[in-house]
Amino acid sequence: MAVTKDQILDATERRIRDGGYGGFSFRDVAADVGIKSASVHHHFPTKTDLSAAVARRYTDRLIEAVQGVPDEKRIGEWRQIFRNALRQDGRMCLCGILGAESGALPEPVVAEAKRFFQLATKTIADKDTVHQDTGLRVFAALEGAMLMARAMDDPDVFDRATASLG
Amino acid sequence: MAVTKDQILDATERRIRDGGYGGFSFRDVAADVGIKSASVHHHFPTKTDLSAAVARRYTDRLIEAVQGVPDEKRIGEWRQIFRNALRQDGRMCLCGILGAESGALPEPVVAEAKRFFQLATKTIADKDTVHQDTGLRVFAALEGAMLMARAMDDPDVFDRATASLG
DNA sequence: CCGCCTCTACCTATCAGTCGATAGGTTTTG
DNA sequence: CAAAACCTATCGACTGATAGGTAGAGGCGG
Repeated sequence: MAVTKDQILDATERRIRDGGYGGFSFRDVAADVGIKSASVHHHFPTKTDLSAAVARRYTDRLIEAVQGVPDEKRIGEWRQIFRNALRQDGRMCLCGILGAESGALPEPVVAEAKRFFQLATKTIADKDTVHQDTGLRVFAALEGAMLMARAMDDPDVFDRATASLG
Repeated sequence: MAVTKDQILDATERRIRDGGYGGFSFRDVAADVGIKSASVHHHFPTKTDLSAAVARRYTDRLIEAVQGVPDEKRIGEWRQIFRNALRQDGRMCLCGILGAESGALPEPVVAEAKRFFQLATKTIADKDTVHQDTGLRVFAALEGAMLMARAMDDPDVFDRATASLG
C-alpha cells in the first residue's frame, strides 16, 4: 500500500519546507503520520534516502504542473505556485531551502536540488534564445522573494518583490 | 580580552553561512577556535544567544560598509559583497540562510534576520520614492541568486542571474 | 614591594535528551 | 503461507547545557 509511503513523503516535505533538512527528525515525521520512527526507516532506510525522495517527487510534481500551461504563462504560473504556498502556510520552495543549506547536506540531496533548478529554469526561456539567463533571473527573484517574505514575516513582501515578473 | 569572543563569532558565522543554524554545534565552533564547548557557553550562554549575536554583528558590519558608498553605487556594492563571498568560499548571506530556515528557528534569531532585511533594503531606494519596492526586488534577486549558485554548484549562476541589476 | 582578593577565562566531567539507525518479533495483507 | 508493514527495544553518538574547579591578570591596602 503506497498510502503510508505518500503520507511519509507529505509529512517530510512539510517539515523540510518549514525548517530545512536539519529541522526535522524521523520521529517528527513518524508522529505526523501516526506511526513509529522504525517504520519510516522501513520505507526509507536513511535520512538521505528520504530527503532525496521528497525532493525528487517535489520536482517532478511541479515541473509537470507547469508544463501543462503555455510558454508565455509559465512565469506567472511559477509565481502563483509559490505565492499560494507562502500564503497558505508560510512555507517556501523545498529546493530553495535545500540550496541554502547545501553546505551541510548529503550529496544526493544536493543533487536533487540541483536537478530542480536545472529543470525549472528550462521551463522558462526554453527556446527564445535571446536571453537564456531569463530562467535564472526569474527563479532567483522567486526564491529570494520567498526567503525574504519568511524572514520578514510578511507575505506581501513576496508580491512586492516579484511584481515586475508578471 | 575580546579576541576569543570575536573568534567564536567568526567561526560561528562561517559555520552558519555554510550549513545553517541546524548545521553547526557548540563543539564544532569550539574546535574551530581551539577551545572547549563549555568555554563557548561562557561567552554565549545559549545557541540562541550566539546565533543572534552573529546575525547582529553581520548586519551591522555590512550596513556600515554599504553606507560608505554613494547612493547610486549601492546596488553594485551589495552585489559585489555577495559575489566575493560566494567566489571565495562558496558561502551565502548569513541572513538569507536564516530566513530560509526561519520556520524552525528561535524567535530572537529570526528577529535579527528580519532586521537585516529591513536595514538592507533601506540602503537602496532610500529617498527616490518612485519605487520603494526596489530594495525588495534587489535583495530578492541577490539572495535567490546566491541560493541557486550554491544549489547548482556554479558561481557563474550568480553573475548571470544578477547581471541586469547594474 | 608584598600578599590578598576578585574577576574573567577556561577547563574537566557530566547530565538528560535526542538523533539516526538496527535487530528481531508481531501483525496485517494478498 | 509468504511477504510486506509495522512494532518494541535498544544501540552508540551527539546535542545543548550545567556544576564546579583551576589558572592568571589586575587592583588595592599595607
